[in-house]
Amino acid sequence: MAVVSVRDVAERAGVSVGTVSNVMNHPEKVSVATVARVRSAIGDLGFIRNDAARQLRDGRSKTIGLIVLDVRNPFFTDVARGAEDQAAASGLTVILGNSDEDTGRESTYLDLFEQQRVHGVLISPFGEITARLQRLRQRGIATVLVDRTSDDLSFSSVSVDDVAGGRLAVEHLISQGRRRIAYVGGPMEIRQVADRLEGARHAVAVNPDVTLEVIRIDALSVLEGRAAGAEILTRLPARRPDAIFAANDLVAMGVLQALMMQGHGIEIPDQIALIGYDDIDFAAAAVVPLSSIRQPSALIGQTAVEILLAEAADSTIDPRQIVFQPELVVRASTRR
Amino acid sequence: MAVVSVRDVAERAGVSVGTVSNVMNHPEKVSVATVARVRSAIGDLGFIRNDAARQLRDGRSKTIGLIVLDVRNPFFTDVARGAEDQAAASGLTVILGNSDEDTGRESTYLDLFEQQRVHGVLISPFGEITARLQRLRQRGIATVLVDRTSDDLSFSSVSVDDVAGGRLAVEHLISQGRRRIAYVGGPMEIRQVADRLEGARHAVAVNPDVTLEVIRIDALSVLEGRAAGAEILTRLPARRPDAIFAANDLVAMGVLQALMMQGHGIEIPDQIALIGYDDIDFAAAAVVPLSSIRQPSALIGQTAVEILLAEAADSTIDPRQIVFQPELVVRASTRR
DNA sequence: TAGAGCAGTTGAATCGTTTTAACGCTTGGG
DNA sequence: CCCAAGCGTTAAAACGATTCAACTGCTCTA
Repeated sequence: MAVVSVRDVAERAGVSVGTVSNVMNHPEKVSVATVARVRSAIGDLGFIRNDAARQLRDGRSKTIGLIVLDVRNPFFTDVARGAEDQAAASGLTVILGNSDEDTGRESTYLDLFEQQRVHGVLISPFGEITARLQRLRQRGIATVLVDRTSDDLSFSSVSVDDVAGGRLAVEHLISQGRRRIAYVGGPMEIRQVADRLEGARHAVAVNPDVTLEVIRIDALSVLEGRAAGAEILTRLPARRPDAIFAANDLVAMGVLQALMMQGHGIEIPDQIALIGYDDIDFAAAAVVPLSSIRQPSALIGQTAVEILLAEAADSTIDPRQIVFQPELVVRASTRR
Repeated sequence: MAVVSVRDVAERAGVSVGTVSNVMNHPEKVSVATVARVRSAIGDLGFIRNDAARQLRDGRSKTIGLIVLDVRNPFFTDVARGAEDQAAASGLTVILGNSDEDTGRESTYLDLFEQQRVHGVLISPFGEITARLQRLRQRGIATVLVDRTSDDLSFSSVSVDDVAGGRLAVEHLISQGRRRIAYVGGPMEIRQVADRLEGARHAVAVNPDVTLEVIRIDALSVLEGRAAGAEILTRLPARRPDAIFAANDLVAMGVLQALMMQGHGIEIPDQIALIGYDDIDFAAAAVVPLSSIRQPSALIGQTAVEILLAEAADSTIDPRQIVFQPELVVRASTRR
């Protein structure tokens, strides 16, 4: 069982361990001949440096912890992807924790990250944890809030304006001549769900002849969306909405499937227009390509990492609150 | 910047550092009074132990590395979930690497895992890397192959019989009275794609009046599936297959969408039956619920971790090759 | 009452890397 | 000719948790 350390490399190359370390981390300080000799010793022995020892010395790891509310939501995996790319540019890795909207799990991940002395933490917070985060910061671990503006302005945050997104969606439906609009979403405890509805209300408020109905569901899933769609189908045609705004694309896909069930013959968008939220990859590939509200998800992840690294390097830096604007993407499901 | 170490805890509790360590790792060796005193000191100071130091001493980390071919494929995320659950039961964490069927990325992750001195490696291998894995093992890092039987029988492996799965799918279609079957899949370099086709051929071989056509696509995606479906639509009805076996559910979803496009009026399953592979969550929620071949994905991950841990604990143990059998799931898309 | 046995505790050594102060040597300027 | 500066290198001191042999007080037994 050959376990190779810098000591072995040093011996074989006939130098000291410090020099081996310098070859790996500051090659400009070492003569070219020595570099070559050490490098070949490394190759011969198949030396791979021990991260644990490195981190121990360093005080912090080369890892960023990211805690999201739901890994199943493509929005968050896209955020994660953006964060990973940006982190990789600085030689860092991202580890992903899924809180599943559970305070216990969230706390467990924070413990884990603290044990690992991560370089920094990105979190889409669920519970009331500013106190916990403040302690983290005292310990020298930078923190940036993701997809949530902070109540405590001493934390940096990167988020998207969901109220604006809701308004955007409904203004679009109204501009297409729709008058009886239904919002399908829930549970209202999820801030995004509530904010998007609020935005929808803003849009309706300035158009007296437009009505907004709220169809509540229990989760943002395809199945819940289908149930909502099925309920609409049971109504007399005159009582059906002429446009539906779904709280996210998964819900919209469900509604779409229900409405298009063979034998009902509801035409989309002719009889009912449909718009979703998030613009996940699948939206464009749906039976009827889905209009949606796009969030710059990867950019959110990237930006969050940028800010995090800046704060990790210099803790005296001022916190920043960044709010991105969502964007309307029009496809066949709302285009007459 | 309060950085708390076991030294600080020891001082506050009035004991030695060794005792603090024992309280955390072998509390039965310490008197109850001392345990209580140390525990409260830990709480007061908010001590969280440094994983790096722990690992350095230990020689290996409490992490298992998992390398998959494609994180976008729900099959692999399910495998990962199974692995995570099983690992958690032993206090271990899983970190996920995505090789994206790229030798370079695969190798980079192996380096990373070796740097981290992971407890073990689970890998769905892409390139020819048995030599690399053998070195890993020499270094004392156990390895188990996932979703692939090993050429080298000295490695344990956990896989599913894809040939049997292909046969199962096509036998089902034949039993439903189908005679002109099309297999939609590709690229053939992916072993699973080729194996499933081979299984399909077996099923057809014993039924002289059944024909099997192969429609090749460039990737296992929804879009490629739609393209294949669109091609079928351009044919004269008499030249269309009466059943389609898609290499995976994403492809099947695409085919489904293309065939059901409004205005064509192809009835599924009446005119064309359709079966997929993997039984992803979305299959049951499709416009026409999709028949599929289910693989025990979470179980694969669980089993792989079990074997891995056994080998990590005792390297003299005999390697095991485990092959699971897939299962037919019949839904509306093939039921007349 | 000496000695064994035991539970509880200690302190030093250890893991592998990085960093820093110090070293010897050469070179160029004054 | 001396000194300062620079270069390449080294040895030793960290980092923080764990372990293990050694040690302390005890009690129990012969």
